[in-house]
Amino acid sequence: MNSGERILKFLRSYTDKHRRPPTVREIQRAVGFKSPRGVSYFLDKLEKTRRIVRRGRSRGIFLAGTEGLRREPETAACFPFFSAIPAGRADLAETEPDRQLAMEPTLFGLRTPDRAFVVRVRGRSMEGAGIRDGDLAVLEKKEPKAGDVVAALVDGEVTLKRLVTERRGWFLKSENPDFPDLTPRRDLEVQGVLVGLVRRWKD
Amino acid sequence: MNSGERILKFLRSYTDKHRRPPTVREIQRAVGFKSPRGVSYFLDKLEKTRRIVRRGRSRGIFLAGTEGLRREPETAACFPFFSAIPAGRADLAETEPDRQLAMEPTLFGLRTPDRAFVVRVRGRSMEGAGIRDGDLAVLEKKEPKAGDVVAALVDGEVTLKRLVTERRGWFLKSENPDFPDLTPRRDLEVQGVLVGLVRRWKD
DNA sequence: GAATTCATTACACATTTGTATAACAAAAAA
DNA sequence: TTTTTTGTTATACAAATGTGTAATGAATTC
Repeated sequence: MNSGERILKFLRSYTDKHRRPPTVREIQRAVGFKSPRGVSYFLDKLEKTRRIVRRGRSRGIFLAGTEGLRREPETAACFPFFSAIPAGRADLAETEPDRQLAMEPTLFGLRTPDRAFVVRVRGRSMEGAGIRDGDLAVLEKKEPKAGDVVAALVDGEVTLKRLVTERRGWFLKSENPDFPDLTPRRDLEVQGVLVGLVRRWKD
Repeated sequence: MNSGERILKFLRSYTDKHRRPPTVREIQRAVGFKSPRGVSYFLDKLEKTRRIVRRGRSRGIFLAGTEGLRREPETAACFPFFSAIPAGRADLAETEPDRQLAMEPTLFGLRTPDRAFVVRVRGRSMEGAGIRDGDLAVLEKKEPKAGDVVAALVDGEVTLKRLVTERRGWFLKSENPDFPDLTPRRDLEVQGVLVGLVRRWKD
């Protein structure tokens, strides 16, 4: 293995382990050069061949493109995923999720996934809002506002609808003319407010 | 928000974005100190209260404990994210991504994110297919089939369109009557095939 | 009100860090 | 063989970097 390859390999392992790039002299020691210039020499070549990217002064050596920083960031977190919202169970926190999904909370404007959960959308009643059958809906447990899309438990059934305010109170609006709106007879229990959507594409 | 909190917040966002900790002076500029000493002053406090860990000399400031080293589920992986596909650059692997996004490849039917990348959708030309302005499109570099939604480089411009076959060859179809279809004059370079969509919900 | 702590700044300085120059041997090309 | 390229080292140095000292005003405590 030549020096360039060894440098790349060390770059990979060091960055992975320490969560920041090494310095030229750390590379020097690891690869066995007696002068930092040897490292710079190869870094120049690796940069020309686009194997690495350099920015900033200190610790600015990154693996290029998709190979680079393919490391796990600290930002990912687990979201509980329910294939179906269990009807009649008001508190999802007490329900065992079917699995966990790892995603960055920031993707949906969340700092933590603490109050969030994911369910699969069933049916086409929200197609007008860009929500399709089979989508994964990311919901946050919080106080809903008028206009929010919410997962609600209405008279024993769970649905994803837009929460609309009216003279007489709330009702749940479909965003598809083929589906009726819902006016809760008695209770309206909001399970969560829609904050994101994940869709696997398959035509 | 006090200075200590602001420093932690910047630490979080900078490390997240640049994949390495910032320097004291970078923190200084971001938080608005006029001297680097102000930062050091708070770093000392944050270290004493175990909010951060310091090691090495340059760029050695890490968020401490569970926050910094929050473990990933084994299933998460990093996708390179490009805020815009650089036109004229056929190989995205050679381009430095703007940041990395952590998600499970399996969400999109992928085993690894090796050939995948993420870009933000611009414009409404694919609204008919349920793809909205601002969505994150997950694309995989692979041979496109007829009917696939692809990110393509047509005559120097990058667009997301449906690839359709015709007697005379390929063309790119918009899924919005307000937008024209594209018939590539010369070259048609497919950057990737749509495999998923991530949307942050904000009405 | 006085004393003390806290938050901040200006300045300084030893190290660290990246890279340049020059030199040299080995390998490859001519 | 001579020339050129490649890989490496010793030395040097400017810029970056972390932190120390002293000073200052504001807030807090006594």
